[in-house]
Amino acid sequence: MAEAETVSTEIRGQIERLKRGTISIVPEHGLEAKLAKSASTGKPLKIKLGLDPTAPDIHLGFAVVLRKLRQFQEMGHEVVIILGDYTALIGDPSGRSATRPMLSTEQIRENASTYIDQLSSILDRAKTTVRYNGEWLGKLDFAELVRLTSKMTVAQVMQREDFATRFANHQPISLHELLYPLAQAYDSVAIEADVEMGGQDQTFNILAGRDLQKEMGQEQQVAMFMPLLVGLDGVKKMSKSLGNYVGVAEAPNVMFGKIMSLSDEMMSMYFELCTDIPLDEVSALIQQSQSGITNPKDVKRRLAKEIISIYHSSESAESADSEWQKIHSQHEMPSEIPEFEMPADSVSTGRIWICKLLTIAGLAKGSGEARRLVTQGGVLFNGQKIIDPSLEMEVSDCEGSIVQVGPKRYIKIRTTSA
RNA sequence: GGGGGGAUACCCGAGUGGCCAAAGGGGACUGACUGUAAAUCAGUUGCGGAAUGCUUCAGAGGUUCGAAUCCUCUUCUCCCCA
Repeated sequence: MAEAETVSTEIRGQIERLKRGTISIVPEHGLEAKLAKSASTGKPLKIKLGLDPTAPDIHLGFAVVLRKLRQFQEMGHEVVIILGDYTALIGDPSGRSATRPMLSTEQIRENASTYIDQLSSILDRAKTTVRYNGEWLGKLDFAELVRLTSKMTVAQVMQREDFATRFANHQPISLHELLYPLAQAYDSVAIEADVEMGGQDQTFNILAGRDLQKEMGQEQQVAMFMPLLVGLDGVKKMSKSLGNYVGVAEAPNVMFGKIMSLSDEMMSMYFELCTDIPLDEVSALIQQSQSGITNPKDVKRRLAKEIISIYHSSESAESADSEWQKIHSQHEMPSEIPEFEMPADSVSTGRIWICKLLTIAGLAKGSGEARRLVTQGGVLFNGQKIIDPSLEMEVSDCEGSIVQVGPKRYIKIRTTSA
């Protein structure tokens, strides 16, 4: 009896930890049952995560789910990553307002290997199995596919908000897109998943997995939903294609700058989902910043440092912080500025037009844009504002000069070619 | 199979022969303000060493002094009927 109680206390602790940052677990007590089963049989749970091998840049939003998986691994469970090489042929329509382009097989293979590399930075590779769903989906023949499709109705699929919206707006939906949830559900059947993890946008697909497992006489998986991290713009979900993301592989200074640009209201969410700081400490920090006891900026610095420590080290977090202080509080130049080498033809001419310089240095798309930047007062040469868009400079005066465009883009000019 | 719509710049969307490089909104960029945050306000947002210059309105042809706008064909797509 005493033993059973300690187990359940342990499980309660695990549940508590796992629940942090989750939106919902379906069914609500399902996870408890699964954990208890695993504890009594000694068999690790299979935690499934399906991935579309599209853009292999892992960012903080995606890391929310991965970090949760990591917790399961720390509790001894097995993570099964399903790389959707077959479903990528479809392209997940979740949350999309348009059909996704299909990927070629070569692209998928290439993305997949990059993916596996990047995943290893968060997951425990020893407790991670990677499977391609082509393994089983590729073996389905037409008759089996038809039988599978008979398990789901059109009305069920059309419940999904994205499909419903597209349909209502008279936007095209291709038949193959309707197959996506079914294919993902079949993945759960194929690997006999115990838990499937996903973002909120995966609700339908993951629940479809439960339905299909039941249809096929399997024990149903527990669905665990994580919130979609809102991106830097504060409105849309973090995603690579929207450009509002912080990549986990990005340099500490870049990460720091991006996190500092978050609006204050987002801090709490980021603390909860992207760090391991205990929640009561988080609420204390947030309260202090709101009541004016602490400058919200300093709380945000703490957030940035915590996140950088996870993906780099606490030392690089500190140095990113001091670099930030140096540039933004003390208004000094960044310590590292990308260098731009003046092309040989300009060196020999001896003069260069400012707009041309900005264009070839990649600071403007064309001389039209460069002209605009100068006119609007966005261009500084060695800290001096340039106002004349027709200015020509002596190349010989440029060596080591610093050109700044807007608040954060700098280059240092080199005129000595090797 | 029959009938009727639609395709416009990064996105949404107005424009039905010249006043159209194309309204408006979103986004992005620059400036002001600030904690170089967010919010707000102002400006910019096809290319262009700038010009009565060049290239755009799904694609290809055509009518016209002149086409995003009219005609023909093609591609994609939505709706209704069967």
